[in-house]
Amino acid sequence: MAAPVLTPRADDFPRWYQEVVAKAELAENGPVRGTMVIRPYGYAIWELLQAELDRRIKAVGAQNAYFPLFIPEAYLRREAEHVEGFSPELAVVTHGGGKELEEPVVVRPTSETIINASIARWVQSHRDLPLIVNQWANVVRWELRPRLFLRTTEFLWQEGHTAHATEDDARALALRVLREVYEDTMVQVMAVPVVTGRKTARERFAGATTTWTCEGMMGDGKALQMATSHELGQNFARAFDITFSDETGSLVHAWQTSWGASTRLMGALIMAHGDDAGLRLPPALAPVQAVVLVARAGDGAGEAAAALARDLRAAGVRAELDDRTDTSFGRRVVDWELKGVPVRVEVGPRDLAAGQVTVARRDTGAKEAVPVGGAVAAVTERLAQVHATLLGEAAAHRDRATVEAASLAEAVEAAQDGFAHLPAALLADGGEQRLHEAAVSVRCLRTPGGGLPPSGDDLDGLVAVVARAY
RNA sequence: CGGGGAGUGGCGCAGUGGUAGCGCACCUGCUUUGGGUGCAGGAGGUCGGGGGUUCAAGUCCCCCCUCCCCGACCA
Repeated sequence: MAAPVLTPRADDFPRWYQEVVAKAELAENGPVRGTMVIRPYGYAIWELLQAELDRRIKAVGAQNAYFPLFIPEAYLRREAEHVEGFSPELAVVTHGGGKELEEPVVVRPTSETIINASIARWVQSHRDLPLIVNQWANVVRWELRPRLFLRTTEFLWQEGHTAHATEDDARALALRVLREVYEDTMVQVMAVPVVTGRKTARERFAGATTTWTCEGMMGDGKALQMATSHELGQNFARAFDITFSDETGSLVHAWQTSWGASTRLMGALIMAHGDDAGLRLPPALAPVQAVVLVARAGDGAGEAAAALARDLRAAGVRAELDDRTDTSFGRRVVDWELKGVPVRVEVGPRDLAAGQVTVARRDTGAKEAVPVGGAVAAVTERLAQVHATLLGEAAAHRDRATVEAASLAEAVEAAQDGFAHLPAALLADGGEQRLHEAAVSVRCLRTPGGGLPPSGDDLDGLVAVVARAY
């Protein structure tokens, strides 16, 4: 056995993460601090994830649109909490065309303001509602401590923005997106179980009345906020004068939501499933679902492998042929393992002589000999199992690393390597601040049964999920 | 912004005043190929920038720049 390919996850998790990102050729740093080059393999994963999210976003009634990158600084200032929340991380353009601008423009950190300026024009009547738009875009939030995918100054995301006639309609949509877009994608596509709940006032989006979140547990027990869905009340409607005539003819402000998920999800994928050999991708997000490896040239191995790759593609599998027999077998195996390819088929003279091929699973590491004629079926069968295995492992890990805490001190202790459930009443009177000082935060609030609490700020009878977070 | 480090080949690093090196990666050839093969040869450097000391500076002194790590905010 040769030297380890990666720093073992248990030895130094952050270092392991960086090495996976580099060696699986997912991304690298850009020349400006905090910027990120997403490499072709990483981008291919993102495109698959994007397609899954986009389909679900449209299924809740959204239409895609595009709004400008540059926002007048004055727009940000219209909503007091919003500008206060985002000011520290704004990139501001002061010069254009060789001259100083009369009014500086902000590079969008999020698009509530500029989109709502349009929505104000588009919405006149209750018949125009609900209005549901989504955009895929890059946004910029100046980051002091960047980490590839998890926290970069520029990142890619989708942001949905809606206007409704009533508070109930807005709330229902915010929650529908949380469940049917985000949670469903995370569980069914990414194979990452999530904890859903309401953010505390402290963690709430700047300008929102209620923020809902999906929180995942990573391999080191830390939490990652994977998506948020906000009820905006009438805050932005008042700031941007979004009014409509209701059925009775009176002019009233619309109720709104916004919601987003970003390239940070790539980080979740890596940290939730990766192991000491590298990435482990769920089949739905694997650019290459099965690689057919010519183990060793000769005796028709190349031809048999090429034929199998063709058959797999015909069967709807994203399959690739690796016939680089001038590179050693071991190196190629290591490369595909780093990249997280779910199923590997090894074809060599020795296999063929026995009328078989070797099928290896990335998730369990299991290797089996199967007859040549049954290879396609064997691969599709295993692909169907990988997702459930990854999801099951992640859920088991989360459950093992989640404990019930009866005091702030117990919660801090438990949050060192997992999640703690804490009676939310203990957050009052500076309790949440004390958690914060111990580098621990409230990820979300839930009912004792794990359900979603009502909107608003009430803590009564709720359970706080507490953890260290990315 | 406060504290602590580091800038030497693509990446990671060594080099206490005297001919700029090592590992990985890269190129060529042979060898090997069923879990990161081995051997031989080769290409690649304004040692962050400027100034100073010295016969001689990657190394010592001064100034500047940049980056990284730890603390307060964040999808």
